[in-house]
Amino acid sequence: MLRSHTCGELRAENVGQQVTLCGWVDTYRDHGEGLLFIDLRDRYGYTQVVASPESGEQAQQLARQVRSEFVLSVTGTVAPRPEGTVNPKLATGEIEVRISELQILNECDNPPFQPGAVELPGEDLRLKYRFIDLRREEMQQALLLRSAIVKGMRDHFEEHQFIDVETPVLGRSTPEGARDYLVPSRVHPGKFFALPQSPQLYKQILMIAGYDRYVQVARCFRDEDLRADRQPEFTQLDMEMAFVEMDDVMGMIDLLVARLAKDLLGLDVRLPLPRMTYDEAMERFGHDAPDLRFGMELIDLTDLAAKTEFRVFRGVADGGGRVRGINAKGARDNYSRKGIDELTTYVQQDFGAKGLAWFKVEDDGTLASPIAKNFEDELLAAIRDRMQAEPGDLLLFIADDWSVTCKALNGLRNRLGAELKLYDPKTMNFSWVIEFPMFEFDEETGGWTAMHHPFTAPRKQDLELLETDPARCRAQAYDLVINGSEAGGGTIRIHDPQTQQKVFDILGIDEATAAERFGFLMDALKFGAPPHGGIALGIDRFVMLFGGLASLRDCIAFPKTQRATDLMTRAPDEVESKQLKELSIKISR
RNA sequence: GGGGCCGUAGCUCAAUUGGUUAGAGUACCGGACUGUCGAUCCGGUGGUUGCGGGUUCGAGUCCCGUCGGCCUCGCCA
Repeated sequence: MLRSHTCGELRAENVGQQVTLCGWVDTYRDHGEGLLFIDLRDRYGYTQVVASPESGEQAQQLARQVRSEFVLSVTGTVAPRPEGTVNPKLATGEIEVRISELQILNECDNPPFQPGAVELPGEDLRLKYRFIDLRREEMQQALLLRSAIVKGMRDHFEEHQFIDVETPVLGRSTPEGARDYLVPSRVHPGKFFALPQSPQLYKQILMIAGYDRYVQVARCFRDEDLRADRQPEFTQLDMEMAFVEMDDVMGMIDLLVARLAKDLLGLDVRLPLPRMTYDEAMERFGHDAPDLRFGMELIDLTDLAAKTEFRVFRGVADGGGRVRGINAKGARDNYSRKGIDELTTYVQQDFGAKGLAWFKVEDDGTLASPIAKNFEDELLAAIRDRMQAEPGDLLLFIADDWSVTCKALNGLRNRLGAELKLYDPKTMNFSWVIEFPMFEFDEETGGWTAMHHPFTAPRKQDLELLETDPARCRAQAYDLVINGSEAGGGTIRIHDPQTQQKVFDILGIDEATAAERFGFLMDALKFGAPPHGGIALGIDRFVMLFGGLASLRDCIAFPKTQRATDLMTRAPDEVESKQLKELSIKISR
């Protein structure tokens, strides 16, 4: 070892010891011929090392050459800091190391930015020079948290007799779901592997093979556009259990969530985690992953709207749409006319709403708005009543088809929740959303698509609905929601070929197509498939939510930009024509 | 594919209504300094205002295009 201690380790009780530290120069303060201070940094902390005339001519000479981010080895004696110079900001602030020998292990070009800088540089620079960015304390904390979360997950599942099994990265492309990342096969010209969107089918096969508790930290790939919380390459804690029902899987995750919350955040989480049906979530919050850290629930006014002469409301109500709103308590004076205009533009541009109707509740209780004159007094009173409006409130309404009212009001609710600081950003809220619909109607094709995936089991009491009314058929599916983010999702799977075929029928996948694409699964289901189900948790999102981070990029050591490139390695890039030739690939553009 | 924000010194930012020599802090280079810890003080280097075109007597500023970063809708079972 080139060092005896780390830079975060030394305390008053080490005074007098001779030590050797290695690390990077965080800052240095040169007092000329006399004193020179260096804050030496490694991932454990900072230690002030001091060069003085007692350090000897050679060490002093070298110390004077030191610059930001040089890599040093410092040998010296641990000394108490003189009276009045203790630095309470440092864990090691009571001591310093008096240099007797100093080695410059490596120099550093003038860095594009400094890890300790007060102002964070642009994200493009951080990504290009990720090796410097990762030296920053915040990044180290995030990666440490990530490591702790993964360890907690692994420990939990190991304690419950789960077996870690690796599944292939090179697999078969399936046209359902997200766009696949494809890998050309050299051996089979014109044929392609696909990188897994998740190990879904493999883990079902493992259940059928009798490995009744499987777990894996699995890398997944989806070639879709990025968001702050979506990377093309991400990591799931993937698990599957045999001989279980929904409650068993959710119970297993409940325990894990409580464990992680306790160990990493010191939070006591009450179990079981609260559950809400999909229908309730959509009705009360307009979203299947509602942020339950604050109220401001959606309130339906469609029945009242049907009675008004106001054409916008009346037309929507008569046309089968919905009029719903939210009451931003006490927010009347937070939004000027211009502020409301911005909200209007927001719901129009982002969610396709036709407009935003609003009322300000005046001090005398009257509802003030440009559209107020279109409403009869009794109706205004009814609205006020329904919205539980009080002086100072701001009422916002969307009149549109059901889907738009959901999206727009969910958007408004989340935006106002943040802008009005309706919750403490440190609070954590865990819950389940259950009973998702089995199918969604696809306007484009005029057929049904699987809401989760085609292997999801319907609720037992809904089996008949498969044939009579697929729209009302609910799935044995469950999403884990943390602070309004989908942090994981799972289902009980279909384990008999008959039900599986019925679902394929509804999805318009005929027997031949099913055999072609998932023949191996259809076969496996015929060879003794146990009832089984599981879940996948988004590890990156867990880190983001537990760490209170704004972007998934801050939870991943080497993330992609919004345009799915790596600024450090400059991937993706063109390849040599020889490589393409071997793969029988021609680029057409 | 659509909407929005941004791009000026190595970095973070400023620059009046379009106006003459594009500034500051920091980093870097040189010097001073024996208790600093965002050290301080003195001096200095550093600019294709992302790139290309246009309007104008004159463009960092206005217009068009393009590249890049971010947010977002669509998309992501």
